[in-house]
Amino acid sequence: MAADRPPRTTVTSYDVARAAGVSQSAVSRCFKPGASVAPAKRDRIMAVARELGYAPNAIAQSLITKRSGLVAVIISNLTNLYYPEVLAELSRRLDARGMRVLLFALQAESDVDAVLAEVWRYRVDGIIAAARLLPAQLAAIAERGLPLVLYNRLSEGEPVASVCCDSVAGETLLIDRLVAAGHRRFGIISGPADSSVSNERVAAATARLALHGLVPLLAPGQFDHASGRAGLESLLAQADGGLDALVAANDLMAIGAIEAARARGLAVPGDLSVVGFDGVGPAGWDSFRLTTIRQPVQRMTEAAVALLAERIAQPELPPERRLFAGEFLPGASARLDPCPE
Amino acid sequence: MAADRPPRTTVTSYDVARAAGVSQSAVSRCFKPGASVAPAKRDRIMAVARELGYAPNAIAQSLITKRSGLVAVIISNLTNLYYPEVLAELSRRLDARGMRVLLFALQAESDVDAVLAEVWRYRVDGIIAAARLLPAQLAAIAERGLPLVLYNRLSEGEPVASVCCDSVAGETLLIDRLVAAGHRRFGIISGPADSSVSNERVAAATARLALHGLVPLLAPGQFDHASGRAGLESLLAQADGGLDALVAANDLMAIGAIEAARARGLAVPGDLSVVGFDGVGPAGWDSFRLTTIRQPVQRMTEAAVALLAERIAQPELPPERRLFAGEFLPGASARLDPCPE
DNA sequence: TTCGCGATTGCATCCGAATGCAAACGCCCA
DNA sequence: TGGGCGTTTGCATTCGGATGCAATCGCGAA
Repeated sequence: MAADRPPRTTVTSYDVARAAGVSQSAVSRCFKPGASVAPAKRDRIMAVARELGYAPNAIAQSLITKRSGLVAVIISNLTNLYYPEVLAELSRRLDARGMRVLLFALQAESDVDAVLAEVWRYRVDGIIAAARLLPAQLAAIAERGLPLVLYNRLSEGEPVASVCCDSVAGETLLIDRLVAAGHRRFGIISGPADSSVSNERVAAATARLALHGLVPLLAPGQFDHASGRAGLESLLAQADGGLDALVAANDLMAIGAIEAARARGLAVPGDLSVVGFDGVGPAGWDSFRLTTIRQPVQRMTEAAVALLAERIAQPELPPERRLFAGEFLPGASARLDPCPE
Repeated sequence: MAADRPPRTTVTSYDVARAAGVSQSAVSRCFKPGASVAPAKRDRIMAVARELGYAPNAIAQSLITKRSGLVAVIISNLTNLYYPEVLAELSRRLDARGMRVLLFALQAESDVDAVLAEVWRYRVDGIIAAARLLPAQLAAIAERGLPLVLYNRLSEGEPVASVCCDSVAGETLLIDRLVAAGHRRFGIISGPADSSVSNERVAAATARLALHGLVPLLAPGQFDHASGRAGLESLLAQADGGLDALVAANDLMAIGAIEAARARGLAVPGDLSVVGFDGVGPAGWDSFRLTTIRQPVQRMTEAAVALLAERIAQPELPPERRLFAGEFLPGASARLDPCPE
C-alpha cells in the first residue's frame, strides 16, 4: 500500500535522536528508569520514538551491559505430560520479571553438551534445568559464573541451587497409607535408571516398606504409558501370590498400569491398589481417579524463578535448596482407610 | 579450587588472537565456514580457542550481521496436550538448522501485543505462531519484513504463510463414516469462539451434515476436559430424542464427553458414538480408544520450519500454505461400518 | 634470481546502545 | 547583577565480532 519496498525499517536511537533534535545519549537515557532527563525533553523524545516505532535493540543492549535478559530453560522430555505445565509457569514468571525463555528441549541426555555450547554463545543470564547435568557440566557452568537452578533434580554433593518436590515425604505417606489399609504385597515400577527423580522415589518407597518389614517387587519403566502396562505385566508375572498394591514412579505409568490391570480383569482398587506421583491432569479424570501426590507446580516454579533472579542480581549468593511438600490426592485408585488420624 | 575469584571468564576473539599471535580478524575468519585462512594457522587458532574455551559471542555476531539465529515461537496454550509435542518437534527441527527457540507462552490472547514488543527488541529472524494474530499484528510483522509462519491458524484473506491440518477433509471423513453407520442425531462441542481451528472444524462438520440433510445440536466448549463433560450434559439436555453421535472439536473434549457419558450409564460406542480431533497420546489409551483424526505433527512441524527457513533466506518469497491430511484413527469410540469402500 | 599472481593477513571501521566525564544550563539567593 | 550549586546534556568511548580493502606472503615460472 505504502512504499514499494519498505527499506528494512530498523529504527535506531540515532534516528530518534535526529528526529527529535537531541543526542543519542538522551534517547538512551529516556529508556533507562532512573536516568537524568528533563521531563519535557523526555516527553518529546518518547513521542517521537512512538511515532517512529522505536524500541531499544535488546541485542545491542546486551552487548554493552552484559545482560541479555535471556534465561536458558533446559527440559529433557517435553512429552512427559508433567513438563508442559512447568514450562508454561516458568515462562509466565520469567516474563513477569522481564526475562525471556531461550528453550532447549533435549532429544537425548547426550545433547546436553551441544546445548551448553549454545548457552555459552548466547550469553544467557542464567539457567533453569530440568535435565540431568553431569558433574563436568555443572563445573563448566559454575566456572563461567552462570546462575543455575535445577528443577526436580538433585546433584549429589554438588553445591547447586535446586527446587524439588519432596519425594521421600510423598512416598512415605503413600506407603504408610497403603500399609495401614492392609496392603502387604507391593510392586514398584521405576522410571529410567538415570533419572534422579525416579531413583529418589523408588528408594524412598522401598525404604519405607522396609521399615514395615516389606520387600517390594521391582519392574523398570521409562516414565511413559506403555511402561506402566509392561511394568504391571512384569510384576504380575513375578508375583506368585499376586499383588496388593502397585507404586508407580509417576502418574503416566500408574495410568498405564491401571489400564493393564483392567484388561486382565483386575478391578482397581478392588483387586489392586495403584498409586502414582505428580498429579498431572489426566490423573484426575474419571477413568482413573488416581491416588497420587500432586507437585505444587505453581509454588515450585515461583521458587525456581526467584532463586535464579536473586542469583543473577547477586552472584555470590550461596546455592540453596527449596523442598516442597506434595499434596496428597486421595483419588480412588487405592483402597485406603478413611482417615489416617 | 583454582583462582579465588574467577575473573568472570569471558574469552573474546581478541584473547584468542593474542594467545595465538594473530589478528582478531583471523580468529573471526576461523569460525566462518568459507573464509580464507591458511590451514596451518586455522589449526593453531582453533587449538588455542579450544584451550581457552572460546566460542564466538552470538550477541556480538547478531549485532553486526543482523542475524540473531533466534526464532520466536508463540504458543497460546501449552496446557493443551497437543502443543507440547508440537513444541518439542519445532525445537528439534529449528535446532537442526542452527536456530534457537525464543519461547513465548501466552496467558491470554491479549498478551500478544506485549509479546510482539519483545519480539521486535530481540531482532528475531522469524516467527512461528500457534496463536491468534489480529490483522494489525500481522501488518506490524509484515512491515518489519519478519518472516512468519502460522501453525494451524488461518488468517482469512491475509497473505500469510501457514501450515495446517485439513479440518474439512478430516471432519468430512468422520461425518461420512458416522452417517454411513446409521447415526442421525448429532451433537457438536466446539472450542473457544475465537479459535479458528474450532470454527473450521465445526463449520466443516456442520456443512457435511447439512449435505446429508442433518442438523446438529451445538454446545460451546473451551478445548479442555471439563468442557467435554459439560458439553455432553448440555447436548443431552437439548436432545429430546437422545443423541447418536458426538463430534468434539478436539480429543480432550471428546475424552471428557466419553467420561460424562459413562457416568450417566451410557455406553460408548454402544449408546453413543464419540469422535474427536488431534490424535493426542491419551486418545489412544485403552480407556478411550478414541475414534479421531491424527494430525501429522512430524510433517507439519517440518514444513513449518522449512517454510520459515526459506523465507529467512529469501524474504521476497511469497506466502504459501501447506495443508496436511490427517490420519484416520478408527479407535473404538464410534460405531462404524467395517470398511467404507 | 626475479617477476607475477593468487592466497593470506591485518587494519580500520561498523553494528546500536550505555555511560563516565565535563561542559552548559537554569535557578535561587545575596 | 553576580556567584554558587544541582541538573541536563552531549561527547567520546566501549562491548565483541564481521568484513571491505589494501598490503603481504608464498610459490612456480621465466
